[in-house]
Amino acid sequence: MRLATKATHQQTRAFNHGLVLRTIYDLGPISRAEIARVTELTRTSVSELVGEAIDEGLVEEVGRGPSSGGKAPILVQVVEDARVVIGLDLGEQAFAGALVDLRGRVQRRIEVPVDGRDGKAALGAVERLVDELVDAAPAGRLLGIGVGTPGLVDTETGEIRWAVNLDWQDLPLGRILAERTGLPAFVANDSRAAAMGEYLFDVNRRAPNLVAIKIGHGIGAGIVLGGELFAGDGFGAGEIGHTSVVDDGVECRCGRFGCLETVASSRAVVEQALAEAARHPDGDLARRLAQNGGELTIDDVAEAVRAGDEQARRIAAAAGRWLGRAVAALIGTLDIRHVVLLGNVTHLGDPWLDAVRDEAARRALTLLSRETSIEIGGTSEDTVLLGASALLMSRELGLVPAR
Amino acid sequence: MRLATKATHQQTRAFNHGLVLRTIYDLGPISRAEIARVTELTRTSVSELVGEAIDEGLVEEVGRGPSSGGKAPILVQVVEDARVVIGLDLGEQAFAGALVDLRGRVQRRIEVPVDGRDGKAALGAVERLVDELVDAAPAGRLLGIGVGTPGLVDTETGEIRWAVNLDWQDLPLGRILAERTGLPAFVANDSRAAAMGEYLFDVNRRAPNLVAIKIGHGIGAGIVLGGELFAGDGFGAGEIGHTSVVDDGVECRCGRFGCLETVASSRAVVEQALAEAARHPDGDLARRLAQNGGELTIDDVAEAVRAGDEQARRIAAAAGRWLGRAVAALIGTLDIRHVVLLGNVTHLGDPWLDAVRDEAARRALTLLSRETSIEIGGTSEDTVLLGASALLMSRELGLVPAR
DNA sequence: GAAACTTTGTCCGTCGACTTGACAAAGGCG
DNA sequence: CGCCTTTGTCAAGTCGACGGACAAAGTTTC
Repeated sequence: MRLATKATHQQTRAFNHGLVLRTIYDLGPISRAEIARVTELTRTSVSELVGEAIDEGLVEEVGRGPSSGGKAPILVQVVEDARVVIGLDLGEQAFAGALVDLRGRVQRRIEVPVDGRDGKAALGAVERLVDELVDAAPAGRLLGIGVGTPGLVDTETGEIRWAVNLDWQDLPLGRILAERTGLPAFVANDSRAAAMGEYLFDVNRRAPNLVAIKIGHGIGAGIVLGGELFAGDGFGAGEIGHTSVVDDGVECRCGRFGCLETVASSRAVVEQALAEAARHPDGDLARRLAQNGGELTIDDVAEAVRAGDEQARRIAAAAGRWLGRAVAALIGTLDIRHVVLLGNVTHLGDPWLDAVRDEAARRALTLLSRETSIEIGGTSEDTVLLGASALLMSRELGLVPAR
Repeated sequence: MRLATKATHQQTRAFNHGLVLRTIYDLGPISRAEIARVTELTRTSVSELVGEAIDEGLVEEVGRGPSSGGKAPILVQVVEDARVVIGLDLGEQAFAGALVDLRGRVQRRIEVPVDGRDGKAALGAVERLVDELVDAAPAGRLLGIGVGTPGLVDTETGEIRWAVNLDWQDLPLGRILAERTGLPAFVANDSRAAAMGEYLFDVNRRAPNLVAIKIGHGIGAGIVLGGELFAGDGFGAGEIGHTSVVDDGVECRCGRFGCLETVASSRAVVEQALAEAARHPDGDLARRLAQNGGELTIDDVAEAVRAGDEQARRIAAAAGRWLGRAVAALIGTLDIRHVVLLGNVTHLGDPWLDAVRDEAARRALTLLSRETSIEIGGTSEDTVLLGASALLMSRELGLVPAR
């Protein structure tokens, strides 16, 4: 429980409420007595808190468990569709929105292409998306709206400071959506939202600290510390895409030279592949280029890698090594043992992942990198959308970080 | 307030106690009514908490302040010598220990050279140092022992995992000192301790997040997030000295190649200076080398820089630029607006600092680095020792992070 | 200079929330 | 079948923040 100022009884209560909820969420079906043991609260307090959660409809009793020499426990469980959340992913190519239940399962999904819309037009598309999902949601069970968007976002006010592609600047999206729907809204940077999704919905990976790096068009990391998203002083924590890594690098869209994005993003990989195709007109990449009518996507390159094309493999490995450098810096700085990789560049598969791991291990202090796991995370298209939902759920239900 | 498990009334109380104490510490002399306004606690609660602090001898009434149209307020203030802390700095060349009061003022200081001692002998020296300081401390006012040491430290158990120079491995120093003296003891890595010292004792710089980088023999950063030291999953957060930055670098004492330490530490600077002296036997550096009987220290180089020697200046700037790279990575990763530089390499002065700033600005996303301040911090020899004291005080008195 | 108004600090009663202890219900075990 | 355990609940106790009232000690106004 992080407090701005004073501590009160209400906060204590809210914290314990969240703690019990989280315990049921993680360990359920579970008995009240067991919750008391795990949380170290008394059985009395747990009973009261569980009762409250049942009244709210969040939890239900589901029969009795086996006895262990005494009265058989009454098991309680989270009602998975007790609430739904609207999760939005304002991607660079398309806006996706969905109704998500408490387990992070997508109930209904809508996607609209961006088609170059920006400014007011883009905002209008978001509003229509939200309206449609609000209408589709079961009455009275809608908990709120979580939004993941590229760019710099003030998560406290829900204001988008700066989103290049959509040409949004100082747009109070959180307030706009909250006023339109009467629901709480939470806006976060897409990489950070995805990180929180990995943290909340992946039951196996419940370490208190986690870094999720999303490598797609851009590169950004979400840093979860002690179960909470770390924002930094200016909501820019994790913006690693624009630290320069190449000494005499090419110009980046940010205006500077040699940024990580210029060598490790999907755009960079595709450009490398195009150059390679031009150099070897009879190669696999050139063949795919011709097939696709002069266009190549990251997934074309990924397929070439899987098909065993040596050039594609080299390109993937090179991109992976650049990323590995950044991962090494992260590990060295924060000593976080769990690194999750997200975004479409992960489709490049093992040659790429191995390069990331190898380079990270070689560049970070052995003692640290030895115990660090670097894995590819949720590969679904919904990572950001789910993460945004996770953030809203975590905030509205007061789900408390485990351990 | 970060909680492992449940929240209780006692924690609420402890938190508010610390909050009041911290408010008096920062804003004192201050009236109870003013504390109530700042903390948003009621006057009643504040009165009780202040009364408690007075009973503990931590706070005293110091006359009345000016009236603002009503009864003149009774001002209270922290009794600066109400408690003393033993702060230890187990440096690579010498062990320093001191009694430190609540304002971070050194009351009595002892220093013993290490003289190559390690293992048990070094531990013995530490114990003698502590014994002497315990005897010198005013009876009943000793709050505990804070230790800053190089190496990897488990701050939770007070166990030193690995300290190369002293040849300590898995040494439970915290427990040893606690049992020997009956006092609470807290052990932390030296850079991290120094960071906490900068945070706690520098009244002007009270942002919630701060990074302090200590550049001496080794290079390490302490990361303060939300007023608390961030340790990472394996107590290695901030170990940036051994991330490799040079592609075809020289071998580092850690066994790998091109680490930051090989180009930006005091050792690296001195080596560069020696090479320069050999190259230009009639230069300023060579002259100083001869004067000192074949030895050069970082301070000799610093003096050469101040004297305007162009070669020394170039060496300083080069070292600064390498560090600037690391700072850029830090800012990009964490978006922390306050960076403090500590350690004897800071003696190189403006040419070095300018290089750090310039390189950091050029390599980090403009939007972030623009508002970041990079300053040289407490230049006294006691930074680590004071920081270790700060950590213990912060923990034992429950001093709560401001804002 | 007295009355009216402010501000401060404390006292007392209230209330919210966790804890303790007791107890009935419900099961296993000898 | 009786004894022991475990579970869940109830009533009483306690801790600690809150709110209102009030005296003390100022300032401002007339």
